[in-house]
Amino acid sequence: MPKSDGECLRRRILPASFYARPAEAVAKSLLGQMLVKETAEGVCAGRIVETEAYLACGDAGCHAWRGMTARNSVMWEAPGTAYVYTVHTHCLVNAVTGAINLPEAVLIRALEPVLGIELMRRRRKRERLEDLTSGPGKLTQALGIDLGDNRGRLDEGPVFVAQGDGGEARAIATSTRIGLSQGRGEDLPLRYYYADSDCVSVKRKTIDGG
DNA sequence: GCATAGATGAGCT
DNA sequence: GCTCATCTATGCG
Repeated sequence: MPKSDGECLRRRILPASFYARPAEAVAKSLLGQMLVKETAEGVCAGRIVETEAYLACGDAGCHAWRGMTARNSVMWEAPGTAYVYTVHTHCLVNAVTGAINLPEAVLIRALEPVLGIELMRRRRKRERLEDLTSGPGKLTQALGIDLGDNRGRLDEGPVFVAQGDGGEARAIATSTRIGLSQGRGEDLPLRYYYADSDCVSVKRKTIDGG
């Protein structure tokens, strides 16, 4: 891929105002946009095809539910801030949404690889496109996103979100969120994804759409 | 192809 | 110690 592709993406970075809306709205709007990471090894990017919203109010699955800790304090910062943390030895990347002092965020769960695919293959040690970024832990490994990206600005980089191709309108399906235990808001319909994508992490559990 | 168990380590109580 | 916003290999068909 010519390096001009990376520059093209940078010119289409979404502004901080994109994130200054309710988490559900941002979660749906992020579908089809491009998640990008620039490293010394090269630029990797993928089209976002799966997200989950975590709400400031009434959501026991949200990390902010039990109050501020050293790990989750970034959720109270400005919309457009990256919240990266580890679970089960994997890094997960979120976009802080809403407003300052309103702890809500959108988890980016899956991408369709677009740019830097060979680099992603090396990092993942997998060949098939569907195995590179079809899960929240997989996509951070493929793009090289780690704890060093926590508190970064998604409207500046090196991790950023750029406007997608916007081509065909794809149907958005909704489901309950993945991996939450009982009593943690596991019944809330806050997961959004493109049902026609081969790179979505989990295809069962669909509530509507299709 | 799908369901299940085990690995694995940081954060929190 | 226990809890995870997970991934992979495996066992079965």
